[in-house]
Amino acid sequence: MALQRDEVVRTALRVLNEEGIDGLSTRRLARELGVQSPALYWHFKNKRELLDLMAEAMLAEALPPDREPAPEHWPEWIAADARAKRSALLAYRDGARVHAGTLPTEDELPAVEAQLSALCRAGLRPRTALRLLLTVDRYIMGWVTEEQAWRQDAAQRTRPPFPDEALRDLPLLSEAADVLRMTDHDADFDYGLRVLVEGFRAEIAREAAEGSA
Amino acid sequence: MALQRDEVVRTALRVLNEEGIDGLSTRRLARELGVQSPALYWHFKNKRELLDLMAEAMLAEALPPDREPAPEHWPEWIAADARAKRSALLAYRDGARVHAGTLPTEDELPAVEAQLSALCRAGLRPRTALRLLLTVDRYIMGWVTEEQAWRQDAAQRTRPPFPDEALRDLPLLSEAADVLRMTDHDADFDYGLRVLVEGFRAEIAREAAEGSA
DNA sequence: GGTCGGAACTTATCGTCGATAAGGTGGGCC
DNA sequence: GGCCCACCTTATCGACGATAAGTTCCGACC
Repeated sequence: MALQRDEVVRTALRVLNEEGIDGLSTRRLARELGVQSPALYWHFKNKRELLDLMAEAMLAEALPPDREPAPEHWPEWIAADARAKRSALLAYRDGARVHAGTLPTEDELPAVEAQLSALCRAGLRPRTALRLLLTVDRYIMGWVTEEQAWRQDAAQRTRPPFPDEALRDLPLLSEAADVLRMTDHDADFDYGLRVLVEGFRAEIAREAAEGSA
Repeated sequence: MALQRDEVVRTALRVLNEEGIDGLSTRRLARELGVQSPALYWHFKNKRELLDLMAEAMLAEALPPDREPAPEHWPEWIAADARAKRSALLAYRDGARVHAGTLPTEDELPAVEAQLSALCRAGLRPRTALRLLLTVDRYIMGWVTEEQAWRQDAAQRTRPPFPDEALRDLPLLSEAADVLRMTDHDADFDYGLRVLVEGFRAEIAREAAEGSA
């Protein structure tokens, strides 16, 4: 009844949610699996490899690799994929930090090519299409990283952040206080995402106009 | 001839550049200062506080707090500030990771209010203006985090990433190979940044049209 | 001029971490 | 019956952040 890599990864994700990334040690994980910690090094080269597999598993849940994006609706599925990726990262504590350490691998490339294909059929140039994907991705990572840091902090905070007294003499910040205090992450994320996609839509129109001029 | 907080922070930033964030230990830093490591805890509550001050110092170099942004040219200075912040983070190894852990403090608020003021005089609503600032900020953080991870990896990489063989049967990725391989970080960052700002410009026009309708 | 206090450090030590070395164990297979 | 190998154990390493308790030294004050 030996351990399976798969089981270790699943347990690691559970421990991640319970303890956070700083509490996820090899000893803690081993204890959870009823095993001594060096046993894990039979299954994984090192902790980095375990984290990589965890990141992969996290995203696989939300973004099945065999989607077939429709070219004509690219703004919609770009946004939908972005929301799905954010959700996937949010589903685990410190999900963004786990994912941030990973490097792109070559076996992700076919999925990217499929997305590029759809975008190009919609009229984008390959370079523009890839930049769009990368830009959105970085926005997501930056956003969720900040969001989870904020939540982690909120959990151990006694007083609310940026109380009204701190906003005295700052009328504009007062008016945007809910954005500042990030009371509605979903809406704020969506807003930036929408603006980003709209920006690309405009850029593409400009590009097409230039190309035909 | 006692240590000054300031000197410790400066030395810490130097060590950061030499060793990276994982090599920046209290012992290493203490050795560099000619002191025993517990001495540092006289000057800082813990390592987090040191990192916070390092992050602050990093950004202070590039973004003096007393700028007076011109309302009519908001797209320009938004972009200029973004580039300056990216440069500041890039100026130190793992700069983004150092900054990522920090939380916004109340004494940064007046500078934000000043930016909001300029943006609102340009016609934005306070909420939109703040969302613009936050969105750009997250894009920067996501971008530079990835960029520095990539560079760190590149330093210990023997073969080039995504060689031509890996791109066989992936014609679109081949055409965008330089973007994929991130050979020109500056241009790619600027592109996404410009699109983001253009998106906001469009959003604001839409908002204004709605408001007057 | 003596002494008193506190700033700024030291030494010693704690518990935890990722990781390696070397040895054990048990089941399948010739 | 014996061997091999997957899988695990025990023992141990060096490094980490952090704390406790003791030391030094300078400047203020009577």
